[in-house]
Amino acid sequence: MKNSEIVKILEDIADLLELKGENVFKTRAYQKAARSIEFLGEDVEKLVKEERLREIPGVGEAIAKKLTELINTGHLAYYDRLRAEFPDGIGTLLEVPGIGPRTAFVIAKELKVTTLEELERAIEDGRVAELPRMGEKTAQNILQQIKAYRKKKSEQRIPLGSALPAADALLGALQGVPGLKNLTPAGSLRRFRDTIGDIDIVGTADDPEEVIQAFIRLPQVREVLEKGSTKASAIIFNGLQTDFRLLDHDSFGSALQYSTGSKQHNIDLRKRAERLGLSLSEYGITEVAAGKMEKFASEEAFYRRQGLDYIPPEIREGQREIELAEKGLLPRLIQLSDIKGDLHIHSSWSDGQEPIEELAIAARERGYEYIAITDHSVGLGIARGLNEERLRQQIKEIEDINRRLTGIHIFTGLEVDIKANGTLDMPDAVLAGLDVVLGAVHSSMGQNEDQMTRRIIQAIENPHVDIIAHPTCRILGEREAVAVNIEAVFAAARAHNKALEISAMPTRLDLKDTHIFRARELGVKLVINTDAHQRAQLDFMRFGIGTARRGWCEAKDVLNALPLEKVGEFWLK
DNA sequence: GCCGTTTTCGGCCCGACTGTTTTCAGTCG
Repeated sequence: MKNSEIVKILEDIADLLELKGENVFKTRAYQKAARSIEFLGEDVEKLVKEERLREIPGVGEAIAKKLTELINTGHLAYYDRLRAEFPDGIGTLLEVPGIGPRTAFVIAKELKVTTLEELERAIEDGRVAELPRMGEKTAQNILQQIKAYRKKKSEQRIPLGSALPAADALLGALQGVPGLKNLTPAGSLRRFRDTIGDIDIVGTADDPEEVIQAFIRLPQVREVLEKGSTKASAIIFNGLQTDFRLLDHDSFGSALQYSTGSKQHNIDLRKRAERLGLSLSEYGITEVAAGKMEKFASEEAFYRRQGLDYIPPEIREGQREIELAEKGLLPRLIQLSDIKGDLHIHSSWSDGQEPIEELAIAARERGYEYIAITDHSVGLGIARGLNEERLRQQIKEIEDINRRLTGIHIFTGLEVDIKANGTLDMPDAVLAGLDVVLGAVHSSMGQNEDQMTRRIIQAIENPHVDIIAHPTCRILGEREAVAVNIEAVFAAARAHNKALEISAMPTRLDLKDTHIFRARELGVKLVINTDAHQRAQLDFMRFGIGTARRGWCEAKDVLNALPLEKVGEFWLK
């Protein structure tokens, strides 16, 4: 059983317990266990066999026993019993924003309503408004939320690369509002999660209420969901929900920290603070005994007051970051300035848009020491892939450019297609003449896990392949990752000393954060490439850096953080 | 249900907004 299936079951249990009105801390325990497993580098199945379940944070005696039953029998009696207590479909009520466990339970119990369609009818004929603590206004709000939910369901979370420009547009529109300062995207956007559910923006203001008014009047705002004196939520032009929060200037440090999350990180932080006699909020830190609040202009100062090193936003996910910050043992995460080159770039020789020399100059402008030109192989006809003859011509052109261009070195290369049977789309003798060879899957993506795993490992075993590009082939919001035993791929890459790519292309971000974390743990070499098809796309690098940081990557883990003199040793080995 | 530099039992993050209430429950992040 896959970890993701286990996570789903634990989350379901938490939902059902909520519906029952169980102790909220019990439901939270299941949620916490689910989240731990979601971020786990290893298979739960393996941990069951080795009797190491209790090492998972948030898994105690009871949940460990349930997981063991689930893995060994494929079923969980407790889960089945729980489900039997509620009509099927009541879970969908819970998914509507504004309907929590209390409301869902009352609606299902009193009105015998369990689907969105039935709920809509019950609202329209006035039955919902008559329930205790409900009213006509609440009922109508729920009706609105159902509509929004249906719409959102079809749009889902959107890729980071689409959300960031939308946030930039809002920030731009708010520039120049009098008395507004420190305007910053926060939330999952600032943590560089691969997809974004809503945009969080935080700022500080002389008069927050006035700025809130300015915000809800922006042309980019389509619909205002709620609005108070320090906070507003709205649906913006692209359908994304945006939460905007304002505080006093001198609370910016705590406000930004609070708004950045993650939720679990903040909970962990506040629990720890409580043990120190401190109470944290977006306004600052209160010494509980003295009842005195201190404010912080920067996040650094906010963390320091708690005896913690600064924790970068990308790793604020409720893992071990607080414990390590306390001991001064956080890694020094890789940053953009560590990157010395880009080893996956397409030119106009295949489906790129610009000639090699222009790409090289653009890379030099970004401070790089080298790039690799890695156009497609012939098998990708649609991308004007190169055959042997054109590849030879291209190599000659690169040699010419290298002779006359200073300050940047161009490596020859190829993004060679890994065919369905695992062989490569170019003879070994030709690959041997190249500096960098990327192997990549572009076809037959529906293969089963065994076939796909063997296919990729066969490419890793080819002595001329240096890097596997976008290893799981996912396209965010469009195409799921291929079925592949990623642990086996990591093991092969480690054994043959091959690098796995972190594709910085914002629609890919592949490997993803949790894979990166695991690969790095196993000592697999990583490389952050943009897969740029035009100059401007060299700037995608920041998405790759953010993703690598989420996987706790340091410069030493990353091939293209090596200077020109060193990087070539990797493929000459 | 989990967990432990004051605890193996008694706690479990903190505050904004809304709508329904006569002081607060429910929901969200």
